[in-house]
Amino acid sequence: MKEIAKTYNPQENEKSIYSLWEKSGFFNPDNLKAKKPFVILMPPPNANDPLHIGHAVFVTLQDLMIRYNRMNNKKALWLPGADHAGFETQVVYEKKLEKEGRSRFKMQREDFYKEVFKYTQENRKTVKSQLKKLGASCDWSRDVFTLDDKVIKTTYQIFKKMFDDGLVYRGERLVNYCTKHRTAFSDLEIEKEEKKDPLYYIKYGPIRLATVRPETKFGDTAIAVHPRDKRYKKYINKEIEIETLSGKTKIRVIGDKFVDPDFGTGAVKVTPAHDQNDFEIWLRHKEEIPGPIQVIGEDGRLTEKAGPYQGLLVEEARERVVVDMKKAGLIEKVDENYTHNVSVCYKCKKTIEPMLKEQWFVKAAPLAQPAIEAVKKKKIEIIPKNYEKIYFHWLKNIKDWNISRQNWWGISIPAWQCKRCNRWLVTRGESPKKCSFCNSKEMHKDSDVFDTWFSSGQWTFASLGYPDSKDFKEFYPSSVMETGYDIFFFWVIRMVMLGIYATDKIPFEKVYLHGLVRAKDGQKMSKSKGNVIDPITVVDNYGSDALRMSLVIGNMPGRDLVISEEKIKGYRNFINKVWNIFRFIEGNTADFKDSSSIKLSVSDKKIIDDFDKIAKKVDVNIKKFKFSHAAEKLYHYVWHNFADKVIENSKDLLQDKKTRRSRQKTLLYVFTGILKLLHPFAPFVTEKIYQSISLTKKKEVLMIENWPKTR
RNA sequence: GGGCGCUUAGCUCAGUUGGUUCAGAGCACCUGCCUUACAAGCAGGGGGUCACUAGUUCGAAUCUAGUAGCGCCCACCA
Repeated sequence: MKEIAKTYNPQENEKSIYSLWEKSGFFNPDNLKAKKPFVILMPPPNANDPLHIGHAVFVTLQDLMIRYNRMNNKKALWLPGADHAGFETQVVYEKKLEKEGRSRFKMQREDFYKEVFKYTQENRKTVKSQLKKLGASCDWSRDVFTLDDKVIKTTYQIFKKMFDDGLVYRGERLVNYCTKHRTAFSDLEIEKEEKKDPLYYIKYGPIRLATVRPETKFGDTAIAVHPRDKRYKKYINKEIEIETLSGKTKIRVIGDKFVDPDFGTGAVKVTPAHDQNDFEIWLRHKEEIPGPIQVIGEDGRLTEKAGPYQGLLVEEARERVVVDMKKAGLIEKVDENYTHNVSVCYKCKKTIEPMLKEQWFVKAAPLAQPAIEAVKKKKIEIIPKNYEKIYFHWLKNIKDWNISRQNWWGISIPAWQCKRCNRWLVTRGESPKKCSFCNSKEMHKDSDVFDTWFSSGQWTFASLGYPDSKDFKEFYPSSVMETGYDIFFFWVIRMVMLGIYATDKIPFEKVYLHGLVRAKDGQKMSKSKGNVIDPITVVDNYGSDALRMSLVIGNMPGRDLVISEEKIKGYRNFINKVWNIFRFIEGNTADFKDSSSIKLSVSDKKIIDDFDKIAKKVDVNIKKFKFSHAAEKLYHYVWHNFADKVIENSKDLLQDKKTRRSRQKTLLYVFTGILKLLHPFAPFVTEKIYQSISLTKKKEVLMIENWPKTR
């Protein structure tokens, strides 16, 4: 008999096992005998950074579902991908440029694009090798990048369809604009931050009003009060004379129910170009008051409309304006303790400037309705269930979605504006020869790119080669969409909306949401806190199986997961335990030849019965998406029942001729069953044992063995 | 301002339809063991008013209402 190492060494084995799997060809569903598909589309990791522990969570959960279904005779496809991650990657790359003393603004757009493209391709390689280290049994022959031709083609096709259907429109709106990143955002990409800012009570002629943004006064087009406010009733719909820093002027007072008479003085200045509410007030009073006056530019500095303050940054301008107004006696009092919520850029935390811009918008409500129906009619099940409420709430209150981004890295928007008649043409990517309205040949291409989530929202079908490919026909819709709850709105809901719109089919049957991985103390992991656990380091130190076990046990859907080195060590020990069970069994069954003549003893029948019960429990729990339970049950059974009890009392029974053969048969039956049950959770060690163990009947790899029959 | 979730052993968490496998698991801890599968181990052990209050019930960790603390998401009040 070959010498078997006393402790299992993952470092020595994992790489060769992975290549054994790859060579077997069974990652590719076309090589499986099964007919019924089981499909998971991997949430494509960003191709701008190595994987973090959160990625290891999805690998663990998705791989376990894939392996389980593959062993249950399903045509299992796990489609891997990588995300160009538009704005995210651009930010990462610009930081890199900054370190090198370079800047995007000193580059040609094409050159920048090429560099970033190269950068993402290099990162893809890293990510791919990391996914392999984690044991991901995905079909690399189908690897998709979110900038692959087929994805872009689909995106254009759907954008055009939406445009033709009136679900995409060009509109001038106040958008969330970050003056650092020089781009607009959707409502989801901004965060709220509580800030303490002075609230200034300023004099506008006979009226006092409160504002935190006196610097926008140059954009004021009216004063608004509540229509029934007795204090101001006499001024409504009249112009009042006010004194400003540049002399006397007149401004109109309007009544609008938006104004809360109990806040401040009950009067607000209306600055439609720089405040969402004010913009909406203007829309309601278009006939009576002037339109938006832009006093803040895209560079975050005041425009010529601000007269002497032109060129100042917003914060500087505010200070100066306040000083000057105080001098002129226009500020009556200041409330220094005023706190309010301010929108900030989710990336740089700079205050978001509402900015008037013409952008492409998706009309969301018509897309939301079928998405709501899909869950209501239980065509999609969301796990955990309470996310269904959140889902409905979000979709019922959905607002139109700005999909234009002023970035360079991304899918450019296939839209052209006629220079003569100003109308917009949308194509499937090709440049139009002439304006279809006025025949002019002078066209101007939109320089913006899509919000990455617009194309990502089409991932369910775009990644499979919509609409004609064999894969799309065979593998759409997918079975389970497994991803983190943090991108539930960004991604999952949009996939439902766009999936139904494009294909008339619901893009997936189940949604499984996992939580964030947190450090031992419950803290969010972050580089600055120095408490990150790098999954690859863990694999190098303890093995992939140990990492996977610790990411599945205690991991409840929708709930954050706490992980620590001690926990990982604990499961490393378990993996070693399994290895040593193998050593024991191999050492005691080498002479065994199976035969139907072996009669099982009563106690052996009981052991097999116990095992079958556990197999059933594990199976049921996996089917119910209770992966943690399944793994825990198995862990407990393997260690504290099979190892501690069965193997212990086998030591005597194997000595006795009368009981030896029955026990040998039992041990082998149960242990091969354990290997199968454990394989989706700890694929490496189980495969290694399967390859090493002396069994008469074996398949090529454990990965395609039949799952134990459950009764 | 709305919505959601959590509170069970030192730590991380399970506890499906309320009932003697419901008071549990893993880790940590204590005691004794190098018994040739494994010291990354074995045998045994301590430890919890199930946040609080009231209610429903023959019976509540589990259902209802409320209180407190923590966390998350959404939101246009200057």
